[in-house]
Amino acid sequence: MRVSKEQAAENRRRIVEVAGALFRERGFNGIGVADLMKEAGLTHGGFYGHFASKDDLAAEACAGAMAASAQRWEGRVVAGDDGLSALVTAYLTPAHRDNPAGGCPIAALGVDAARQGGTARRAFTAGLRPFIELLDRLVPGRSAAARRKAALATLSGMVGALILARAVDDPALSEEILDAARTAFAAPDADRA
Amino acid sequence: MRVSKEQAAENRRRIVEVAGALFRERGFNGIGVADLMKEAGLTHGGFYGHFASKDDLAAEACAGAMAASAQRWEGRVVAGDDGLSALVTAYLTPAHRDNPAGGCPIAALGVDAARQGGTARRAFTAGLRPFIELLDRLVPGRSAAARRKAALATLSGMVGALILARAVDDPALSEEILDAARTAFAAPDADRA
DNA sequence: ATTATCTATAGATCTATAGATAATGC
DNA sequence: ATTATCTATAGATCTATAGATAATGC
Repeated sequence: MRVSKEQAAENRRRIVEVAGALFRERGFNGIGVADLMKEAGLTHGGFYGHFASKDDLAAEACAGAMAASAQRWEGRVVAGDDGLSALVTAYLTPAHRDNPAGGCPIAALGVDAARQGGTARRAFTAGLRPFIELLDRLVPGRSAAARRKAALATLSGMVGALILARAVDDPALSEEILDAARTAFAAPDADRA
Repeated sequence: MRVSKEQAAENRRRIVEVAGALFRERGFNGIGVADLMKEAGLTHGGFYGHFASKDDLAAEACAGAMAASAQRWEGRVVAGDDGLSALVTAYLTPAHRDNPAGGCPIAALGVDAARQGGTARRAFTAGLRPFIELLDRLVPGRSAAARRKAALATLSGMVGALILARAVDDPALSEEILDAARTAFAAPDADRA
C-alpha cells in the first residue's frame, strides 16, 4: 500500500487541488474529508498523514487556489494591450459564472474565509494582495492614492457582480448583472476616484 | 406543553428570525436545527411541526431577511436628500462589516444561496429585486438603461466591498476597502455608465 | 378532540484516531 | 526499519421521525 516519496508528494498536491475545487463549489462546510479523499482517489484515513486537520487543509487549499488564480490574472494582462478591459471582460463571463470550482477563489471563498477565521482567513488575506497590486498597475487615476482606491473598488465590483450573477435564479437578470459590471468596471472614467 | 395558536405563530416567527441571523453569521451548513431551536428557546423536535425541512426554513429565512433589509434601505432613503450617498455611506461602515448576523443578507447569503439552489435561491432572487429597483431610482444616468446598469454595478460594488472587508484579516486593509468603495459608489460620475 | 411541543431515538454523516499492511529506502 | 496508505471504529453531530404529554379550543 505504501507509495514512493514522490508519489506521496503528488498525492498531497492532488488533495490540495481537489479540495480547492470542492471548497469553492460547496463551501468549507459543504464537503467532508471522506468524500474529498475519495475524489482524490484515496481513502479517508490517509488524510491525516498529510494534514493535521480539515482546517489545516482549508487554509492550504485557499492559499493554493488564490496563488493559481493570481497567476492566471497575470497571464491575461501580459498578453494584451488594454489590460484592465481584458481582465474584467474575461472575468465577467457566463462561463466563469457557471464554473465556481475552477473560477475565482475570492468570489467563491471570501464569505467562507470570513466565517472560518484562523489560518484560512489569514491565507485568504495574504492571497488577496497580489490581485490588488495587479489592478493597481492597470487602473487609470491621477495619483497613486486614487489608483489604489480605484483598484479596490474595481475588485469589489468584479467580485460582487460574479457573486450576484451566480446567486440569482433568473438567467436574464444574471446576464444583465454581468453586462452592467463589464460596462462599469472594464473602462472606468479616469476621474472616478 | 401545548401553547396558544397566537404563541405558536410567534414561536414560528422567532424561529425564522433566529435562523435569518444564524444563517447569515454561519452559513446554511454552519448551524444545525437543534442549535437553532435552542437559540429560539424551543426543543429540537418541535421544529418539524413548523417546517417540512431545513431547506424549507432556509428559503423562508432568506426571504424574511431580504424583505426586512429592503425595508431598512427604503427608510434610509426617504429620510435624506442625497439618497444614494446616504445609503452607500451607511452600508460601508465598520459597524455593518462587524455585524453579519444583523446586516445585509445579500452579502451574507448570496454565495450560500447559489450553492443551496432550489427554493432558497428562488427566494434570494425575488428578494433581490427591490434593492435593484430602489438603487435604480437613486443613481444618476442619462437614460433608463444607463441608470439600470449603474444600479446593478453599484449594488455589485457595495456587496463585493462588504464581503472583502469582512474576509480580510488586516484591519487597515479592511478600512481601506470600505473607504475606496464609499468614494467610488457613493457619488459616482453621472457619465460612468 | 385537537395540536404544539417535548423526549427519545433512528440512521446517516462528520472529524479524527488506532492499528494493520505492504512497499520504499536505507 | 521506516512510512504512506488502508481498514475499522470511536464519538460527536446531523436531519428527520415516532410517540408521549399537556394545554388549547371546540
